[in-house]
Amino acid sequence: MVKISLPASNISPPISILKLVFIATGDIALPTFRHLIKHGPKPCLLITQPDKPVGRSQSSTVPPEIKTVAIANGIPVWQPEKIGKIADKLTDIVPEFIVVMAYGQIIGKAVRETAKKAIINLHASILPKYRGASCIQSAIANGDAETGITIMHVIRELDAGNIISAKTIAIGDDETAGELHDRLADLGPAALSEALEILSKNPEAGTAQNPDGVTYAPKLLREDGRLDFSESAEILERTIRAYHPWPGTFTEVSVKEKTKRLKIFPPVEIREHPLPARELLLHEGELLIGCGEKSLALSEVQPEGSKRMPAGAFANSL
RNA sequence: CGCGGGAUGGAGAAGUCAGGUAUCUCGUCAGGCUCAUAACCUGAAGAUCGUAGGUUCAAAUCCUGCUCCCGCAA
Repeated sequence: MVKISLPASNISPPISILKLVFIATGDIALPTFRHLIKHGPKPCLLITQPDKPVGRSQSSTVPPEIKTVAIANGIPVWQPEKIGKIADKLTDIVPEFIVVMAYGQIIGKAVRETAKKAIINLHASILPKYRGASCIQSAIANGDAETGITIMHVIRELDAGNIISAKTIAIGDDETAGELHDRLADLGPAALSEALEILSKNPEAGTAQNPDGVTYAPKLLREDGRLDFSESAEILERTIRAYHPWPGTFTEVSVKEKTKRLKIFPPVEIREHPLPARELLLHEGELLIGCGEKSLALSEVQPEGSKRMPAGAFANSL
């Protein structure tokens, strides 16, 4: 239990002792959750998704890491199948603020109304761009120069509430979604502190989203990782970065007259060497895959049935 | 018993269906060549062919059990 002193300008009660409920599942919420535990207001409850079966055999289940953190810090954890079912229990707690981040379920009206002051959501895009689950992937895949964390009120429509605060960062030229995910996660604490500061003065504070700028980033499926080689090398390169580490990207290549699925890992680099789509070629020590006008130099691949390996090793058997 | 691929020198593969002492590409080491090279040439080291058993004169190869790895699906 760590107490900190905040600037004297705050109206009472101090932010640090607000009753706050945290709702999150994804790892992107970890830095923010840890920050609250350390600097307050310490969450009095964590709601997260049930432990999910994992692995090929589906025999063992693994809890979300955030659950482990909560337990280690003496914070109670609820894991309802459907969050709507625990709305009445939540009412008993009388949370002042509810903070949602990468939870994975729609927050229904009954739950939203249990928040005395506000229920807010941290979203990993600059809203109104990329409402939805694959916001990080979309920002990279579309070649955006920057993205960020937006904090808005939770309303009926997904990611559509009034915006309280936002932080932006530049996207690196060779950054993968995994790397960007971690940097965005680290943006959470500052963004949330700012939002809580604003809301403690006026729980209604917020600016409406510009309806003209709304775009959606729907949840990705594994099959979405299939690369479309009718696209340009530039788009393919971005997609390979954007979909790493999930859902990953793959294509089918012809090896010794057999068609094999080949996963492609970043980084890949664009080469001017023209090569028919999906054709493989060893050129100046690099394994190229054709994109028509240009080609991509591969660094790491995983053929179906084999382990992940350097592109050079894969090329040895071609 | 959800479907499928696989285990062969340090790496990646061929060979398995039609049994007969191990092949290719890369790497390593030694030497050579070149102004030079992730170039080329010569030579060498390195494998009880995942594991246990069976069939056979003979098994990487055929039969059976086991372990492990991976793709798909969830």
